[in-house]
Formats: sequence, structure tokens, C-alpha cells
Amino acid sequence: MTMPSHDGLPGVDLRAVLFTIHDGSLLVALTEGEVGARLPRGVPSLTDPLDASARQIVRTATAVHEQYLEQLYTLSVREPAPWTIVVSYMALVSTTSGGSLDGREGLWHNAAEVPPLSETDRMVVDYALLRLRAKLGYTNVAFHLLPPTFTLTELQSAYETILSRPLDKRNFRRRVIASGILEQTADKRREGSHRPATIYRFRPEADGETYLTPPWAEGA
Amino acid sequence: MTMPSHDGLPGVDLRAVLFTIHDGSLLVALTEGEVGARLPRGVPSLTDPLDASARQIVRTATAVHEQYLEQLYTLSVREPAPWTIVVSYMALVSTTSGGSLDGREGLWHNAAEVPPLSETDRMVVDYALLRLRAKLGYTNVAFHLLPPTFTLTELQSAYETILSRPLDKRNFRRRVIASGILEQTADKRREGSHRPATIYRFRPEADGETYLTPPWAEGA
DNA sequence: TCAAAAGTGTTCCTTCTACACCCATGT
DNA sequence: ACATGGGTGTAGAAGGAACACTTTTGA
Repeated sequence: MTMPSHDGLPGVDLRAVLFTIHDGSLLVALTEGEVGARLPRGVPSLTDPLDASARQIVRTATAVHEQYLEQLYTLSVREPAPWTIVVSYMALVSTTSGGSLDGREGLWHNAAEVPPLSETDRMVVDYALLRLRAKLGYTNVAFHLLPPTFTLTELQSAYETILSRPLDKRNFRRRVIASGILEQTADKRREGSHRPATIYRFRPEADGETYLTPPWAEGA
Repeated sequence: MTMPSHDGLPGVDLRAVLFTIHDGSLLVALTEGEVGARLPRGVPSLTDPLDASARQIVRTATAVHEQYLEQLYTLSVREPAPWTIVVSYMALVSTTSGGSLDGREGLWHNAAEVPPLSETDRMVVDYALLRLRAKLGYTNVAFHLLPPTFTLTELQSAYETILSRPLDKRNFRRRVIASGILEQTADKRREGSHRPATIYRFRPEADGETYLTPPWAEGA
């Protein structure tokens, strides 16, 4: 239970919205608290910067170390009284190659049908999804949800899952190739009785600017 | 002097970057601290939400009540030790019709040549300017820097001041009219020996969405 | 030879950019 | 009549959306 500070300052609480993609669904990590599902949370460490504390919360919830992390917004809520400052983050964890959920199936919930949450948690989840969708349009965040190598069809279906709407195959490929963010590998993925797909890799050095996140924020 | 909390939580500090436009220059409000110029700052009140405290800081610095306020980012800094959480805001205060600076000329500094600031303050100012410029492109924030009525030339020169680059008159007018955000008044401004300018008013109900600011943030 | 996903171009339309002259007024 | 800022249109370029068939493979 987070307690407010007692020397005249409000307490500070961190919450993280963790997204991953699994089997064509966008999933959100929720822990089971005393009063139902909640976002992974914690208080900032006194020895580390805020981002490091947020990353630690993600690690604790998922046992995954490398993540994309982005600060969302800071809000003040009346609970616990009198006021608590909640700094919210969004984290993206990439689909593991195997596709298993690390045996933590209870943690992940379909983003389209989250269980009842506190008012604050629900707002933060909704906002995270809004930001994630908006960011697909002008950044390359989607790569952080995919394994290191992937096919264009896989990339497209990640986009479609997040936006929950179909995209045109030719337009999608033209744009993503033109952006210069992809690098073809020599490998092909041959699975199933059909033409094998070219495998691509993300080129981090071609990762564009964001305008949303300040220059000093450390990305992944 | 902001002190850290003593019960294991970091202290919280608010800083506001106040912009206004005056005589074709973009100005930033800076107070004179013991160690040179600083951003207006304060600690969050225990009885009000964060935004209200930020607004109070702006009021104290400028004696202006109605402002556009937008949260920028929350960062953690090592000073004062061990860590302080700094929640930063950007506020826009509108040019007063008279064009005077309310007798607080010492407060306002040209944004193009701010005096030396602390590392944190400088980062926050730079980021605020980045955000303000980016937002000109897809929102109507500029109206918050203008008096309630204005001519298209005044609006354009506000844009040019912020972007510090000239804009094409015809393209600018076409876009801003097409956006539907303006409402013509019956008045004309006749000043100087030339054709009088049509006066426009901002239509708040046509104010578009932001995507940057969460839905629950209260705008102006 | 069939089923299944991979891969590939063109047309249309909308939007952005560049650019120059006439208008209404005060002195 | 002239100086001053207000106001207007068009053509070319670029970018986004819609749309269907051929290719390569495994079974």
C-alpha cells in the first residue's frame, strides 16, 4: 500500500502499462491485487532516476530486461488521501520467438477487454493505447513489440492488431520500405506450403525522431 | 529552497515555462533567484490537484489568471539530493491588448537568448519550445498567445515568431480559414494609411483534438 | 495441380508549395 | 498621387488511397 509522505509533500506512485502482442492480440499486463486487477506499480527508488524505477517495475512484473519505456503523463489522484502523484509509463515487451508467455498467462489480458480497474488505472490504460496507436503513425515503436527479425507480414499484422483495422498490403510495404528503417537479411522463412517470406531486421540507427518524448528521455 | 521528503520518498517540485509574445518576440518568464535566473517554481499543494498548483505558480509569477497550461514531462534530478521529481509545465499567456508587460519587464526574457540557467531549467525550456513549435502544426495553441480578437496578419506573425521563419501569406490564410477555427467579426481594424484588416475571433468549440495531451487534462 | 501466403504497379485524388499583383485607405 | 499593409488564385509536385494478379513453395 502506498502511503503519503508525512512532511507536507504528496506521495509518489509509479504505474506501468505493459503491452505485448501474442497470437494476433494486443495484451496488457495486470497483477491481481486485493481488490481485483491492477496495473503493475511501485514507488520510486531513492537511489535511482525515475525511469530506472519504472523499468524495475516492468522487470518485476515480466522478468524481461530489455524494454521500450516511455513516460506517459503525471496525474494527481485523491487516493490515498490527501493526494498522490502518479507518474505513468508505457512499456513494450517484444514477442518472444517461441511465442510462449513465460508461464505467466495469468498476467496478460486482452487489451480489448480489460477487467474492471480503478478509475485511475483505466484512464492510464486508455491513454496508453491512444498514444501507442498515434505513435504507430509517425514512429517505429512497433518494432519493439516484435522479435529481432520478422517478415513484413508479421510487421503488418502487428500494426493491424494495435490499430484493430486492416491495412493495405501494398501501401504498407511501400511505406515501410521507403522509410529506410528496415534491413533485409539473407534468410527466408519457409513455413507452410507457400512462397517463403523475406526476413527483415530493424535498423536502430535509422530510428527517427519522436517530438513527443523529450531528447533526454532514454528510449529502450 | 525545496527540501526532499524524509520518509523515504523523493521530493516533488513544479516548474513552469511561461511564454508570451510581445513586439514580435517570444518571451519566457524567469525569476531572479539567489544564483541567477530560474524558472518559476513551487511545490505541489496538498489540497489541490497538480494542475491547480502549476496554475498557481503561473499566477504568482504573472498576476494573470486565465492561461493555457500543458504538462510537459516529469524528470528526476539529483538536486537537491538524493533525488527530486520535477514536474514541468508549459503555460501560454496572451498578449494584453495594450501590449504592456504589466510593469514586470524584468520577468520576461527573449526566448532566443535566455540567460544561463541550471541544467534542468535549460532542458525544460528547450523542450517547451520544441513542443510549442511542434504543436503549432497540428493544434490551435497559438490562439492562447493572442488577444481575443486579432487580424490574420497578427496571427501569422505569432506563428512566424514562434517558428522563427517566414510563412507564405496566401498559404497560411488558406489553411487557417479552411480549418474552420476562425470566425469573422463585423469589425475592421483601420490603423495606418492602408486598407483595414478584418478582425477574427477564435472559435473554441472548433478546437481540435491534441493526441499529445491526455483526454483528462484540463486545457485552459 | 492445388492451396496458401508472398510479392509487386498504376491511377486517381487530395494536399502542399511556390509565386505576384490589385485593393482600400490615410496623408 | 503615393505609400502602406490587406487581400486574393493557379499550376506543378508530392504524397496517400484504392485496387488484382502473378510467383513460389509444400503437399
